[in-house]
Amino acid sequence: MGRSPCCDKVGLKKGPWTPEEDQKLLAYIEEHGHGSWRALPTKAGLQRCGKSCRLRWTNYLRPDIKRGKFSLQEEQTIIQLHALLGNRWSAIATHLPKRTDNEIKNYWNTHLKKRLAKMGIDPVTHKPKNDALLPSADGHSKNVSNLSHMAQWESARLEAEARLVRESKLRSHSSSLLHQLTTTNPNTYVLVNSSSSGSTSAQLQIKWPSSNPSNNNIDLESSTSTLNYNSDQTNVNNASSSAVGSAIMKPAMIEFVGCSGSSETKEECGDKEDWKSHLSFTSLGLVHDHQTITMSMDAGSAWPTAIDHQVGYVAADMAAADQEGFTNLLLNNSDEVQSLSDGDHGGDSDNGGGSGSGSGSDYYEDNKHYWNSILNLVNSSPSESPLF
DNA sequence: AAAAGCCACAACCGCCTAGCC
DNA sequence: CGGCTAGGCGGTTGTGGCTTT
Repeated sequence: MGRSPCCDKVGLKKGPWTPEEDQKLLAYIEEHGHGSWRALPTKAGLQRCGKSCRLRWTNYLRPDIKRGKFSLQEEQTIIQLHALLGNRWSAIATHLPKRTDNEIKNYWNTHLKKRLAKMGIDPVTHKPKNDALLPSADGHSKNVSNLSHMAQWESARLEAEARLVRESKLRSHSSSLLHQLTTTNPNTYVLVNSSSSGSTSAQLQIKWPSSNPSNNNIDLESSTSTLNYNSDQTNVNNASSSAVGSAIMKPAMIEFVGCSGSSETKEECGDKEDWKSHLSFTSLGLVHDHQTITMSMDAGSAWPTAIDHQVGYVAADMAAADQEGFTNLLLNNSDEVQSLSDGDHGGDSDNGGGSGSGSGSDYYEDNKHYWNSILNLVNSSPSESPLF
């Protein structure tokens, strides 16, 4: 693909913009709109390339840009979305009105990344750097690993969703059918999160409408309600019924989109890596609330064929109500986080993990709330978002 | 007071993709 | 179908201001 000649042209100015140049650009765009950026500099009397003009406009001159210090809420949003999306600044920026991707990127690189690193949190994985020191014999480390992998899976899910948006334009019939299904049938549930790669387990999340009043506070990520797949549990029915206990059971419709058909098997979608990325989901905007259902699935197990054919039993995970979990620790109380990393978990109840359990449990609870808050953030994201 | 180091942010660079011809 | 361009995006750099020595 050809690359823009852009500012390589002789005679074009580079470097910081002067107030006069800003004024010319502003005046021109206010009067004519930007139109073709390539043609704009000449018309506006600027010795700049179109790309430079576009960047100056989008990152600085645009009237709907909010400048100045980031609020605590904005910081929290950035951290949560970065945990989920990585360095996809434009996607993050869609959730921060009036902030540009460039501004967010700079703020991350100069403030937030360093702050997390200073606290012993890996700014890439959003995990405490000394994870390996945490207890493993009780299985908590495995759960923590699962949770952290959710970010990778969520990323894959988002890519799949973006693909779905494109595909949906070509598949208006099926999309409208699904829309009708999810907006008219309160017992229809939509798969929203897929499972992890390269790990010993994986998680599936399913959303359902909030109209069921009896679903509150059921935590399927707890040790008693996590839904596990293994070679003995090859379908959703078996997995859920063996694990849910007192959780309320509801029939669910799960649709896989993205392999060429909804009933394809794992093999038809390729290997594990492939089928992970091929999982695609209905728009979150169709779901009435951000209640989630979580199941975990052993990545080494047989493909859960029952999922392909939609009906299984699932249960709700409503545990993410506490929005002031791990992230707020990161934002507000570095001492507590340091204590957490050191294995000294004497933080107060505000961290969402103040159940009085042991240190490993506290850590697990904090981490779980951290990721839950991220997922809730995503689930509550505007449906018009290009990603969600 | 001056030099060195650090920090924050604007701007640029280079790659990618969609769309047009 | 392939070439070309515009626009978008993320990574990186340049520079001015501030702080420290």
